[in-house]
Amino acid sequence: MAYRPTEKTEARKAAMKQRLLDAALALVATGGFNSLTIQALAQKAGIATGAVYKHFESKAQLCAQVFRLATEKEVAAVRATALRSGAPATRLLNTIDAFAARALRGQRLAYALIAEPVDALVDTERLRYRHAYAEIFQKLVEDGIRSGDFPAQTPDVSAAALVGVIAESLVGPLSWKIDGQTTTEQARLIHAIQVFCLRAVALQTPADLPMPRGTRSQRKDGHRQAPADV
Amino acid sequence: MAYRPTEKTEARKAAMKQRLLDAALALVATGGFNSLTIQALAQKAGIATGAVYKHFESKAQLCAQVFRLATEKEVAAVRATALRSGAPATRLLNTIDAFAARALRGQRLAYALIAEPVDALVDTERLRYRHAYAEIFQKLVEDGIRSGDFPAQTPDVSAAALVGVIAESLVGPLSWKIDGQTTTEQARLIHAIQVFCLRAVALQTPADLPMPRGTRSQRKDGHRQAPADV
Amino acid sequence: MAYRPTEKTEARKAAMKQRLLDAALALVATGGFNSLTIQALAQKAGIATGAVYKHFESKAQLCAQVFRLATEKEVAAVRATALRSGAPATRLLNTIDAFAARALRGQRLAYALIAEPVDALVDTERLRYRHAYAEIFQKLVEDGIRSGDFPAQTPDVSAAALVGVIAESLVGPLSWKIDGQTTTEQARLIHAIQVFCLRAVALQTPADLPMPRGTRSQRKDGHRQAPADV
Amino acid sequence: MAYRPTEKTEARKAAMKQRLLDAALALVATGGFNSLTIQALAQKAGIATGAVYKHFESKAQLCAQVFRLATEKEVAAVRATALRSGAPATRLLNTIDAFAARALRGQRLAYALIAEPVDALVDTERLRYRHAYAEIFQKLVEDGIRSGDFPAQTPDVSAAALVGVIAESLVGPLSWKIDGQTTTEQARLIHAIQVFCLRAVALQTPADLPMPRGTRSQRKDGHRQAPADV
DNA sequence: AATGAATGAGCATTCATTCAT
DNA sequence: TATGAATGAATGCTCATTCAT
Repeated sequence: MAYRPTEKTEARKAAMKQRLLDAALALVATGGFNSLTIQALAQKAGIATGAVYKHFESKAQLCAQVFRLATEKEVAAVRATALRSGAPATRLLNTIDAFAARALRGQRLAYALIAEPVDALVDTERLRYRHAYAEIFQKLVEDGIRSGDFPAQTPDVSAAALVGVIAESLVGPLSWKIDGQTTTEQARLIHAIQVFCLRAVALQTPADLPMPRGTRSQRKDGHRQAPADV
Repeated sequence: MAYRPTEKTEARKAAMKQRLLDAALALVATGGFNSLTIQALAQKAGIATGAVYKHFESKAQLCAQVFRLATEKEVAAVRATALRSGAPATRLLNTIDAFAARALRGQRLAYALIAEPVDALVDTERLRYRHAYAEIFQKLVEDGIRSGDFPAQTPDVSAAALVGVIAESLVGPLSWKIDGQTTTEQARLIHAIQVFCLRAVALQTPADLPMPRGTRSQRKDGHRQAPADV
Repeated sequence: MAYRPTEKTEARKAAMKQRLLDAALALVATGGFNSLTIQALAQKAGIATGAVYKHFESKAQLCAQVFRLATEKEVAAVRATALRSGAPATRLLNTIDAFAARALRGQRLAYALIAEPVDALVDTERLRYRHAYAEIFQKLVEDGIRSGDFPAQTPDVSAAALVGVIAESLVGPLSWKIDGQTTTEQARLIHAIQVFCLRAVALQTPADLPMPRGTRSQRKDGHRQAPADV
Repeated sequence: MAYRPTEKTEARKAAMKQRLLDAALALVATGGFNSLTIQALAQKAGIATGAVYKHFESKAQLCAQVFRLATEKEVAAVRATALRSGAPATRLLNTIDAFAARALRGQRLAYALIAEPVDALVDTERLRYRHAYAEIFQKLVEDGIRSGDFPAQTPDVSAAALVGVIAESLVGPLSWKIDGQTTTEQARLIHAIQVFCLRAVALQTPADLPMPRGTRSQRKDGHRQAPADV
């Protein structure tokens, strides 16, 4: 009788692929994509190096799938939160909360995904670099608060946020088509960023805005709730 | 008689180190950190490979210093702008402008510094990942504008900005000490981020804010809206 | 009761072996022996990789049998032509015709059989090498025609033919026992080759030879000269 | 004082390259191009694997250079012989002699160059294949001699020569442009081959042709001279 | 008997680092 | 001191062969 690939076989194959992806994810979370080598992966999964290629066509493809795996679940969860009905402001607050909660778990992996570690020393420098920018903005924000131009806020968070806004807007997907952009288009982009930042930092908060305080009642798990006053 | 390094010798050595750093920077700007090899660097600087090790203990150290060099100039320039006198809001606008202008020049370098490319496929995934988040927020912002809860704004820029705010605040230097953070501290951080975002996106702009012109007009389609001139 | 292979089983096995050989042949014809892998073969034949080893002891043995299969059909066809009755000269002409017709169909396979490609660059060199020899002989032949020592002929074909005569005679099966050959025997071989070549190239064609028409007319430029019809 | 690459260094580098080429040639002569691996080569030459790449850009390039090296000297020597003054027939004989003498030395290498060994078993088959064709022609030639249609000659040599003529003409450099050939062009080629073969095999030798006998006096080394009669 | 997943040695190639000159 | 050839471990990937199912 001819051999028939049983469901069991299929299932085992899928299980092995999952095991490989998990092992790969663990490696990336620990040491970044640089430490994800085929032999290390095979060893961690307890199989031969060649067997890896039964599941992934190439290392590049493996990396991409690892990235996507790590990513997809997060995005889906955040999206689900964003789509729940409610006032836009409330939804925004909840979405940020969901995003943040997930990112804070698995710090190291999030970092590997957002900013690939090249090398421990360079990582240190990268942090220093971002921090240097943050300090500039922190000083600015503090000046504004002191002079009464800006409302009360947490200056270090605002500063980091400003750095994030600008970096993401400029090197993120939005501006990836930048080669083809005219100077006018670039100017428009910068202008929009400026407006965003200025509003975030400089507007006086009116009393009727649904500030995070109101978010609490909607959540089940209860944790990670912020105090009203900053 | 004992040998003492003369000033001339010292100066020459410093000059060579600078030359090496410049060459390294050029390599990174062209092909990312992956293309920075000791032999390529030595050749570009016109010295022997072995001589590189007279100036840097290891490649890791070299990378770190290259990163710092690339970074320091940028930060210094931006800081100078930030410190110029004026109203805080104006200073903020100018600072963002300076930051953006420098980042847009030398795209490649900026990208290498903020998120080192690992592999073309992973890069694609990374963009997809960021874009997926951005889309979530864009939908939210558009909903808010349509319902009248949020003021007119450029939804795609706001969305990217929100992603940047959160990512930077959570995986950036601010939260690097997170291991030692209590749950309360984390909650406080998230709360501050929420406030920042909500203000940027949801507040109605009062007439007296020193906004760039053209931001306030009513738009239906919700897309990229630019001021007449910046 | 003991198991005895039935005729049906035997026949099925033989059929499968044939199918494997055909599939292997197709692979070789398409991409040379390099592209004949057990895995690819099994897939093309629609069986499991392991099953291949029920029919062939090793890959080497498989290759040998593939070669023989490819070869045997060709040889048989040519032999049939050669054995048909008629004047020897006519038979020779017909045999060459049959040989050539088969070789020109299926170029790729013929090449794989006669000179397996190792690598594109080496292939180029191999052609250059053969061409270098051919050029030497072409010059010689042209000189002979010009001086009237040699009859009219197609110099480039004669040249290639001379290279073929010598190469085949010396590295072909004839001389494979060469290790045991005495100097005298070698000398005899070379002498016979010389006679063969000289006759082909230098003799004036008498009128009564059953040559294909059009060969005898005088040409000045010495290049590719064709009969009106073959 | 600055380091200057001395002539000695240069010479050593050239010497090492030569040593590598020699080692590579030895490997190819022993086991064909398949047995020429970078690590085997490095080991044979007594250097590290990486060092090979100081002399050759890639393995493909190395193979090509090995091939050319093996080849160039041979061709040059043969060409020199061909260009010496004399009657064309005499020159042809001498050239064949030179060619043959060189090919018979270094049998194994010559075989590797002309027909790359894929595998020992396939090699055996290849010989069998060529021999099968040779047998066909040998029968033909013998028939012709017996019937008086063909003059006296060495049938096995003639047969091998005929195989060589056809194979070389059809898969050699001459017909490499075959893809673009019209049927007419192919017919012309076949016709030319037929003429060549028929003349070589079927013509009655006139008494005044300078047969190899007369070649002997011109040669210094004296060996490899053939008897007049076959 | 048939299957095809698994094996693991082997390959070409790169590059941080060392050290004789 | 400067040099750059040499090192050799490491990497991604292939494939003949085996063997539990």
